[in-house]
Amino acid sequence: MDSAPSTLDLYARMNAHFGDLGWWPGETPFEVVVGAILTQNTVWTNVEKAIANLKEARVLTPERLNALDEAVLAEFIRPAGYFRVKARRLKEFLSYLQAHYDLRLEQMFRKESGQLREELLSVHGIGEETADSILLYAGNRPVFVVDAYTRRILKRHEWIDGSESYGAVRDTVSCFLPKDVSLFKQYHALFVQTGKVFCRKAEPRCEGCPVAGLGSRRSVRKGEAGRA
DNA sequence: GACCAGGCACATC
DNA sequence: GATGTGCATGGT
Repeated sequence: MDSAPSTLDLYARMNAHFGDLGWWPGETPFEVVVGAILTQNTVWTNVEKAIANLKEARVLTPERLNALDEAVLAEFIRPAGYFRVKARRLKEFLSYLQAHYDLRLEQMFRKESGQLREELLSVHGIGEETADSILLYAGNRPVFVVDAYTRRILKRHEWIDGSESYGAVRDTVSCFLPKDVSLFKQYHALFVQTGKVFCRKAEPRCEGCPVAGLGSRRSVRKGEAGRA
């Protein structure tokens, strides 16, 4: 009998501790997409300032952002850091959205998940995490988002060794989970919240961490790996 | 003042 | 394929 903890046990621990986190903050799917790009390697509070600037200027729509000069856009999003890089990335996404879907996000989300993921990954500035964040939180697709906190927590508690690819980590967590959009949203949010509170890089205080004491999953990973 | 944050692309080996 | 680097603001 296998007594190793499952990814549902892991979810249950964190969920019991934090409750429903209600991710992702964003009033529209487009705002979620913009937030997904702006939050790259950046704390959310800084992203909020940038999004507030865009809202105040009334340019947070695909049409208006697409029409906006890149240098002007960069100034609006300055608080989010890497503002020149991110202005370029937003413009790259908008060029793609215009070329393929006439700037209509709802058209984009009619695409099948796998195909859409490949398309998003072909956009300069959109990597795996950003693509999956867009699919999950803006497109309501049941894909699991792996981020730095996910990796750090799983590594610290020896569920992974840290060298795994993005896809391998994603499958380790999600291959036995029901394909439930709300579950995937909450699971990712729980990883981030747990990471912020208990698994900071410089301050590894795991005391009270809902994941601590659950045990390692590494011994059974090989058995799971074949499936995904 | 150092370190870190809800990445990604690119250069180099 | 693995590793290092640039991009930049704002909180701790």
